[in-house]
Amino acid sequence: MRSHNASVIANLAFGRPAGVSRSDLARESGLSASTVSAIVADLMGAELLTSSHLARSSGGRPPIVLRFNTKRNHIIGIELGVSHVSVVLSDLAGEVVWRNRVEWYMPEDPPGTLRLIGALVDEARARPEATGELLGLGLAVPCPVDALTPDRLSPRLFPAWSEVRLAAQLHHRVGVRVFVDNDANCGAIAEFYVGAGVDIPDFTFIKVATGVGAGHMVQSHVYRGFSGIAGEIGHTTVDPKGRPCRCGLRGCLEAEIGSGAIVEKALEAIAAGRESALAEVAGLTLADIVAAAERGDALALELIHDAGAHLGVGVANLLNLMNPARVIIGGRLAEAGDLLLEPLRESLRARALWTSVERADVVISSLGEEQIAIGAAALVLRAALADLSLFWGSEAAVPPVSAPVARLWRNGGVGHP
Amino acid sequence: MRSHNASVIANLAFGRPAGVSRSDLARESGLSASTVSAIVADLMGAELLTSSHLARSSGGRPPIVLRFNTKRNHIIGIELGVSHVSVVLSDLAGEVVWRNRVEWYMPEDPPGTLRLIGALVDEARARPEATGELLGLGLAVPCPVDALTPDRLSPRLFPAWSEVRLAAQLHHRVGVRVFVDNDANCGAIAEFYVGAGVDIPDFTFIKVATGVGAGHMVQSHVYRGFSGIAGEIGHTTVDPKGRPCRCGLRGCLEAEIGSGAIVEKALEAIAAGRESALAEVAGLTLADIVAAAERGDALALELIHDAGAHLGVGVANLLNLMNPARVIIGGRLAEAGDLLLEPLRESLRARALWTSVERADVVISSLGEEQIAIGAAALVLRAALADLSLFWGSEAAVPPVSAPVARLWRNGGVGHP
DNA sequence: ATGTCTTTCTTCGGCCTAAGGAGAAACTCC
DNA sequence: GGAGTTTCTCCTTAGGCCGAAGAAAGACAT
Repeated sequence: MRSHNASVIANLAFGRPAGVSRSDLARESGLSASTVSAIVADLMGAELLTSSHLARSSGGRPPIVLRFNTKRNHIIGIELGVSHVSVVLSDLAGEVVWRNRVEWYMPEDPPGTLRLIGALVDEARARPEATGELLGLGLAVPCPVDALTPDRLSPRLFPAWSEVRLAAQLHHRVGVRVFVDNDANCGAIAEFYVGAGVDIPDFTFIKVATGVGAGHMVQSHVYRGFSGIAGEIGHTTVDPKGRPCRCGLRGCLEAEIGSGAIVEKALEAIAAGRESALAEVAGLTLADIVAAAERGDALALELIHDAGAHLGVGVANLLNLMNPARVIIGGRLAEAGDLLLEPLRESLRARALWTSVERADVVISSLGEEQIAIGAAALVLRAALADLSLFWGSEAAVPPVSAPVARLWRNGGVGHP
Repeated sequence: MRSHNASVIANLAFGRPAGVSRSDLARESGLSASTVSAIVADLMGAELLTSSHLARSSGGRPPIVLRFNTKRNHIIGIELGVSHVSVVLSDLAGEVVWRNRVEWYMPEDPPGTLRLIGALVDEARARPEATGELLGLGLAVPCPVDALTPDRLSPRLFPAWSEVRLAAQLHHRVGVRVFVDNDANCGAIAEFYVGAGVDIPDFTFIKVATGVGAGHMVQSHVYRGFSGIAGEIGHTTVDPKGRPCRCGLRGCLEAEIGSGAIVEKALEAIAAGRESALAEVAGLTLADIVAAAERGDALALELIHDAGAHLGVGVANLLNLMNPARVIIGGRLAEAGDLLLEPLRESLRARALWTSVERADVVISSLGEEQIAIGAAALVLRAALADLSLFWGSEAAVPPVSAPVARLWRNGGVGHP
């Protein structure tokens, strides 16, 4: 009970980086002023809250400004991509204070990957920006995370990893709790804490890069579905007569707008004699195409435009099915910005006669290249804010957790069923 | 706090119609035996629980069997369809004890509709099966229910109703609380309490009749999305080159498998000279087509088969996006049973190389024609089980509620954020 | 038959913690 | 300078959960 209310207060304070007074907290939490005072005293004793100056009076005693102590701990977030590893060091506000990125092809070398991550973590911890204790390690992985076996990469996508328990080994190596989640879910969490999803309880984040995946926030929680693999928007059908997909079907969203597909389309067009600056580029990548589009290359523009239109179909289906308040687009393709958004919105407007599509609010993520790694860090932040005992220290070497925040709590009450 | 735990206990007892002992409740709720005893005493005092016989001993004192008193109150559930009104009288187990159905075209006559519903409610209350007090009225309406204006039918679909506050008027007329929700959401709730969704926290119910709509249960709660209109699966695209839809697009699921579309397809085929028993039928309806298919008529079989295949595309998209544990199909078309399910599953299997589709569990609802009305009744049951004070009586003429069960509770704790 | 053990349920005392009121602190406005 | 406000704290009260002890009722072994 007390710990739960303490968590509520901590969350409120976290959400008010400009500072809050005790009476604000009482109003917003619905708790009594005396209870709030007691909880604040506890949290200040634990150095989770600090009180600074007095605020301007509004006709009475001026309120004491409380702030969430964002420097009490640091967090390390790791994005494990198929061909790179990104690391961010963040404070408790989710602010990135240091970053690093290494190109690394991970599918076939688990031990090397583990060593690399270990070294990167050591490097991060040694930075002067790493204030306080390390609160935990967040890890974003490039495949669905199954609720039953959170600590195992998909054996189908990464056969070499099938026996590796990555999080457990990292836990052993680093000595702090490790939280794992899918990259798109991490993206959603990043947006929820420091991006375009702040204060929005229901939104969807779509990552469009090599693959296309979505992370859903539903009522301020990551929605994982029955077996933890919700969000596979990449394999929804947007054109039954479209390009073949690695999943065996035709016209999956990923087969149309994944980096590989767009590059292929470009190469096909060039081979067919189409004029374009892209013809000059050796080892064409999506980044090249986006850059060319920004310089006005007709073929590149057309490719991005088509991608936006296709994405619009998928987004329209998503809006109809789930009615999120906002859709946030991230990943490599999102760097095209308005060039992508314009045709996407147009494709949505064509469906605007009906339902939630017309209230659609589609934006591009502004968190940049480390977006997913930031989300991995926010994974830890989220867990700690939901269960403050993570702050009070290593009560036990609890095995790494991933998905579910416990829905039942004991001792003075049982949680929402 | 107490009231919340009482609700937990009541829910557990409700979920065990065969009876539970106090120590079972303690085990399953995580509360202490003494607390459970105290709560049970309260609930028995309020006649919500009754104790009957002793169960067989398992080597010690035999447990006292407690049962949820399903006859303490009755509930009336109303399905307001476009062309009919269904009423069910149910007990607190969601068991239908009386039913009635009237053909009635409702879009243009709000006052007449209100009178009709009033009369039906009076009739139901007068039945001897209506034991105890009337707990509340549940109302399923054939359009999205907006979270901001729950008590207003969609002005776009029902212009004549735009100024009518249906639930408020019913509340005034009948004197009990009225709960409103969309028909597909009611369908989902019906399945959750007495159908194929019992004990499944994440599933989707799809109603395929004139329109096609879905109701999502997410973590045992109805998911309504941002503006309360999630579940518009009828307007997801399953074939961009398909039939025109009333929404202005092509190949919406509803345009392919809604009753109207299937009947039209049948008429077109007959007009094109296709042989079929359907050619004899005047005023062809979907029911005729389903019946003919069951008798082996080739055209009818083909139509149902196509519908199943199209539905499969929509369901596959749903599975990929949301990964529910189960998909339950209801509505008129579902009466085709395996004739529909077979091609649907085949259509899914074609997508089975990837993700959640392969674990798909698709079934047909078995609740029959009153399914939606049962869900309307379950709406009341659900609200009362979540907030037992509804049982203790009319503390106030609270205005009719619809969507959200409060997510924050006071007095001894603040709810899950 | 009798005693022991097990399981279920109740009673009682203790403790945690939230609420409420009184009061102190610190400022504004008249 | 006084009245009024707003913020915060201290103290008392009370709700309600828990644990321990005990009572109830049967199984089972000797």
